[in-house]
Amino acid sequence: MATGREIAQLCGVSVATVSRVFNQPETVNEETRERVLRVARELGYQPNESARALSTKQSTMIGLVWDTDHRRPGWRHPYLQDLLIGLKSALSVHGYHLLMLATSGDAREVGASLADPVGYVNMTRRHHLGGLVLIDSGSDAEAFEAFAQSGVPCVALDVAVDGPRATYVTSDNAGGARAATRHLTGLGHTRIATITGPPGNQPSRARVAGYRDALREAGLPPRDEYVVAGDFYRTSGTVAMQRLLALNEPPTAVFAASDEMAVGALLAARAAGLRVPDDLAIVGFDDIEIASVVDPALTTVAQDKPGFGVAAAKAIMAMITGAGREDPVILPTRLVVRDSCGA
Amino acid sequence: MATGREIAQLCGVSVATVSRVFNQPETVNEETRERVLRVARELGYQPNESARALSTKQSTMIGLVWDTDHRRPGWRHPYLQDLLIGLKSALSVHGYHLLMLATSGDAREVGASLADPVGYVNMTRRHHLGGLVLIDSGSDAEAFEAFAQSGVPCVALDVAVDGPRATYVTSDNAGGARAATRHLTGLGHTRIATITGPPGNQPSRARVAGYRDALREAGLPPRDEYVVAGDFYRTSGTVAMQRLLALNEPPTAVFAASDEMAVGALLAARAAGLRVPDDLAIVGFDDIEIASVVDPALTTVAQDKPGFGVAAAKAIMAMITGAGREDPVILPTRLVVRDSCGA
DNA sequence: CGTTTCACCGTAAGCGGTTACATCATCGTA
DNA sequence: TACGATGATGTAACCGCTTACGGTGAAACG
Repeated sequence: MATGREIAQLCGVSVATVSRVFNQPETVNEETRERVLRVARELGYQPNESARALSTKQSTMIGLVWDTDHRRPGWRHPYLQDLLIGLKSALSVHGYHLLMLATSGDAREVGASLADPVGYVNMTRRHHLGGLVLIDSGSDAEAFEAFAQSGVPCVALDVAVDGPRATYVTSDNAGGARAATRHLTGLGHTRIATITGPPGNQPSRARVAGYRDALREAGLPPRDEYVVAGDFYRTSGTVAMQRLLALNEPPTAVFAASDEMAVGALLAARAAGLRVPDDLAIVGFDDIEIASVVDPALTTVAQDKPGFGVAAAKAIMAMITGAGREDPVILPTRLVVRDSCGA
Repeated sequence: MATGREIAQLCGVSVATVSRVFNQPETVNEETRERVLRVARELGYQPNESARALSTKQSTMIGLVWDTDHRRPGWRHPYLQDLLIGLKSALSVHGYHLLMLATSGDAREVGASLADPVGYVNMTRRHHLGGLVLIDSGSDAEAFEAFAQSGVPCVALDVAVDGPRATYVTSDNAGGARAATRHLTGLGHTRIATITGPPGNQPSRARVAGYRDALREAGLPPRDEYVVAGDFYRTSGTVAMQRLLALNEPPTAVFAASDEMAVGALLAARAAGLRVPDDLAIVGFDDIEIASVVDPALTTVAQDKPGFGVAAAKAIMAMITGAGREDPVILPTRLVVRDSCGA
């Protein structure tokens, strides 16, 4: 590994000049600059990031806080890969890398879990991270708030947070739910139910609100028995659907707040001898991969999955350089019409 | 941020002693050790990882090389999330973190892509990474070989590599394929076809070999027209299936080398008016999520997805500490019988 | 011709740890 | 009593880079 010192010696300049060539090129004479650059190239010079970080007190890494909630072992993020693709590519534009923070192995007192953000914030300081990206892993929003209040730049995904240098990005959940429900009312349905996410979940609440909006628009009275809670999981969709089908006046259409639950509902409907979409119309949310392979293919509200990552990266970078707080980002959604509503 | 020096002053010892408390605790007197520890805790001391890395020439991070091959924009890893879960948790046991390396933004000459591993290896040196984990992203194995030869400890997933400090982990692809095909012969099928992955792909070749083994065991003659190549994508499965159905003597059973292609084949069969499993039996490979939601649910060969990550982490750590080369890891597979074979 | 300005560059002090080596007291032993 | 062994700690160099500050020479100015 060639060092700056070696380059300096070979070029007959000081290490300071070498450093300046890379950090403030305009302050060094063009001739010597090119000489340094050439030698650096020949030597395959790679600046030592540790030394640089030590000196400047900041690294070119941002941390990813992604804890699978241990209270829900089977939890999977619906579209982690797309999110990471967006995040990674947007960060790379600025020369930043993504550090997937690990909870300390011997979780004695470090206790780095989402429920106790201290460990993560400590890691942030240790590594001089530029900021944190917080992925909603189904746990409570309180932990997110603690992150946001810690002072480190952070952007949360799908959880509204507020803090001195914190912001969040989320989909237009209400709008998406409205579009989904409108699609149903537009098809003539009047008995439209919804299967929601966990009560505390913010996107879930927004989706319920959008659902209610669309009913109101269509002049349909809200019915409490048509709103049943799930947890985004597939089986909860099945259970919810069974409950709905047991009603005196079962719905003819269902808006599920996740594709997983929509599939669960579809299974329940099929088990009950109902044909989809003829006897029951179903709309989902997310547009994950399975939406297009189930039979019938699921009509659903698509989220801009890589867009989450890109927006998060932009927000983080803006907070790092700008040092201020950023406005939340609301990503547009898009209704994808397939076969589960008979449209 | 408290530093070691502050602790030293408060404790009336030197910074060397503070450092020793954390790195060679046994060499420092118990009394002073506890004093240092207590003060460190009170001050919320977090060691500066940049300084430590600069001094020791090694960080507590290992790099993840995961490039979505740009020649295949839509490419997705079939089970990235599970893999990451395993990787992350296994690394955290050793106090290591995962750095998702980004290709340099201005890809002038740095050219950090899988096709040109130089950029990644440079990043490895810059950050003093302990090693690299290479995720197969569908690109050619040559690039992997270049990584393996670079001298940095690295473990490849699903690509057999050889190098001074390189190894790999993969599934028992042949065994899995054998089990899948045996399942088919066991059900009485004699006309069994296979849809393979890309010709150059190693797991794909092993699966073909396993398929052939099982045919031989059952005394069935191999038929070239029953082996048609796909690319692991869904649509290639559809195309391949159409080709198979056009044969004079179409197969009554198909082993697809990926679940995605199995689904594609299923779609083609359905479009051709065939009933699955009655007219055609299908087995897949991977056991990804969609396998259980398609209709009929897919019988498939399950891979130990988190196991990939865990094994990779173990191998990397072994190479970091042991400094030698490690044996490749072959993960067991498991046949998951569902409904697509009528078993 | 003296003085100011400015572009360019070197000097050196950090940044916060790690560790080889020296120091020193203590203790067992010849 | 002298001496080597041992355990505990301090000293100081070093890791490679950044940057405030000062110095130099040439050009511009009065």
